[in-house]
Amino acid sequence: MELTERKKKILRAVVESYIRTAEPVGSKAILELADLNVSSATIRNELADLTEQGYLEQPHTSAGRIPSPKGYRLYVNELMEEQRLSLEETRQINEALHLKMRELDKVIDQAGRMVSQLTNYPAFALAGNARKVTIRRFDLILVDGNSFIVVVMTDSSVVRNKLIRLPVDLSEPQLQLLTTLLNTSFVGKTLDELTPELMRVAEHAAGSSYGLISLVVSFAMEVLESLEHNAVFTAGASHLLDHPEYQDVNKAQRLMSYLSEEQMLAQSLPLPAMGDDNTKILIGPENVADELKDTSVVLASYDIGDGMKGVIGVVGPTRMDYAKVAAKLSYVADGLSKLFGQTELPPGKPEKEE
Amino acid sequence: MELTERKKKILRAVVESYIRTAEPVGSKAILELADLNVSSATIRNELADLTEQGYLEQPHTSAGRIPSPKGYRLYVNELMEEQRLSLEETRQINEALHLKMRELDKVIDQAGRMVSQLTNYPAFALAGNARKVTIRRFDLILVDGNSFIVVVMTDSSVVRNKLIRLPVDLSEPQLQLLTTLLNTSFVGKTLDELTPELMRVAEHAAGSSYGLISLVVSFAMEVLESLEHNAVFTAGASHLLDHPEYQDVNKAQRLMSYLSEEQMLAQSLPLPAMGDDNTKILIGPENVADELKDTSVVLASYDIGDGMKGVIGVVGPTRMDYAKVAAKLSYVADGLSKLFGQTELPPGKPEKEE
DNA sequence: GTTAGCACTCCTATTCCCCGAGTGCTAAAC
DNA sequence: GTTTAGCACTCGGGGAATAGGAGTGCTAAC
Repeated sequence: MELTERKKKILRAVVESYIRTAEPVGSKAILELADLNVSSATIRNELADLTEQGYLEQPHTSAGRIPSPKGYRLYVNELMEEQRLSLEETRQINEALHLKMRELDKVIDQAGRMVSQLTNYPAFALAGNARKVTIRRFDLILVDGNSFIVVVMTDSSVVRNKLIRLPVDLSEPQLQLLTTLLNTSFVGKTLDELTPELMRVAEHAAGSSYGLISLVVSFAMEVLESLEHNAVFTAGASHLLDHPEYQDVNKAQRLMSYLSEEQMLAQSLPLPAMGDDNTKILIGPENVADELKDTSVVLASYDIGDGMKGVIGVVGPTRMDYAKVAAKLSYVADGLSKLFGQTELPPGKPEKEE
Repeated sequence: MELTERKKKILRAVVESYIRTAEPVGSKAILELADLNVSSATIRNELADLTEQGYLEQPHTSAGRIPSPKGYRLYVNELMEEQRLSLEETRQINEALHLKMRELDKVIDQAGRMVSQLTNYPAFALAGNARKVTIRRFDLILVDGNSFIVVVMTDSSVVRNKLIRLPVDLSEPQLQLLTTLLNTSFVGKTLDELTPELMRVAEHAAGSSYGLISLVVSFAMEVLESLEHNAVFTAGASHLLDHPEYQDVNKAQRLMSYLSEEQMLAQSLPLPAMGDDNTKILIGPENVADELKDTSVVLASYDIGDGMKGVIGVVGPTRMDYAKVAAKLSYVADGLSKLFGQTELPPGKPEKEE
């Protein structure tokens, strides 16, 4: 059953006032906020209706109304106006996205911090693989007599390296051989397939070279593992305490320690469901995790490329400025997608000068 | 002026009781804790003396005593007993140190988290370079027509890589040439020396290859920069709220947001002064940073090797269980030093089986 | 120097009470 | 039928008042 125009206007006034002040909103306050040409008594009747229908709640009999999750939901779906960012804000975000270090983890971490600072809520950022990743190639670089560098590249174009030092000497031809062997046997394999393949190889391989192989392969496994294990970062947890709903230390404590269990957090987010739109708002009980039941989460997804997706989000009380937060997140997420999409600058012109 | 044995015993009883209970300690309580064969009246006299001398404080006239920073200092220096870790605790730490991923950053981050969990205080961990780092070598690996991997190794044995994609095609010989050029011109240079050298090279180099060179060199610069810029991690900020001294949300807020500014934090720590012993305790006003003036910090340093040192530490109220915390930190720091010191397992024996 | 005794201080917790915001209802007005 | 004015009522918040109790510091005796 659709709400009347007037009821919507009232609901909207309640939500927006409550978002600003964190105080229950009374009929008189609405009188001033929404320009309906009716008296407070009429508004009281309407409020009673809205409460009846579950859009509003009353902390106690003689207080004003506050929005229920259902009320917020309606607000978010229909009443909320798209928020435009100020020039200053976009400038700030763009500048921050212009990071020096382009390492995936660092960028994502930074983006989370930025969002937290921008919104005054705790934020988190994560990147994950939509599919099983395999090894694309191995390279070994001899450094000196007893150390070499392993470079492993996955089919998702992630490159990782490790310096390996050994108590024995190595020669270039040895490494060449090893490289060939690794590239013929282990390329294209997923994490699960590496161990069995290592077994198989062990049978033919000479004793000493097996040791080397297993060192390298176990590094490759670490890499794949770390990729399956999504990277999660949280930032700005202390912002929780900015908001009056977390003046209660215990409440704050519970949520904060939940946030710090980053792996938990990541799992409770409905990442696959991001689908259609690139931002998603979860209000209070809509969250899966118990710890978030009276908390809202705003998410925006971005593309990393090569089958990887990421999500960046913000956690806060249900009384959250959804419009502003969603706008900021979405802008940042877009920025990230672009950042990851671009190739290196073309080999530039030499700057002649004298 | 030395304190009498009895005064020390009393001071110790006050500190230890206050550490446990967070409640001011009265003369009667001391009667039961320290086995001095005197009455509470005598203890009261002694307490008055100790207060006079600045070792104890009185929140208000009719309350018990609490230790002053000076009191804690004496306790830490002379009265505190070395704490031995339980077997269970060492087991737990050892297990946690046995991490899969040996990447420097990850290990340090994990160590911080572990310490925080172990002590119930917020923890931080950082790693830094004692000296200027230079580039040791470059390697370029061709991946396909228009992308290659740069591998940069520093003289501190840090290896970093990056995948570079170009909108133009590349050939193996081209890369070979480039590698030689990079290795002759840029090896052994510090961060500051790279830009001038790049200028110099620009003059001889052909136009298109200059673009490539500058891409690679600017990555090298990123690497050196990230190494000068010490890595800092904090963990477990929410543990602050466990302790009654941070029931006041504002106080907690202030400290937490300070902790989250990791770079600030790192700078305010007197890292060079770690010198002699490998653990250091800073009590309240002994801290340089204003934000830490009524907070204590316990630090332990560890060796990363190749001129790098690290510090791991814990932040908490002055009422901190210094003995326990110091013992744990020191154990973890030792563990880290060992971890970084070791070379790879020797090329193992093949496991024959069928 | 030590101890018992005791008056005194001052914090903490509890209770009580008042105030005011805001409601819901009724009856009149539109 | 809807809107409005009027009014009694409810209930939480906050401040003042009060009681309780822990702990001190002093004095005088041992």
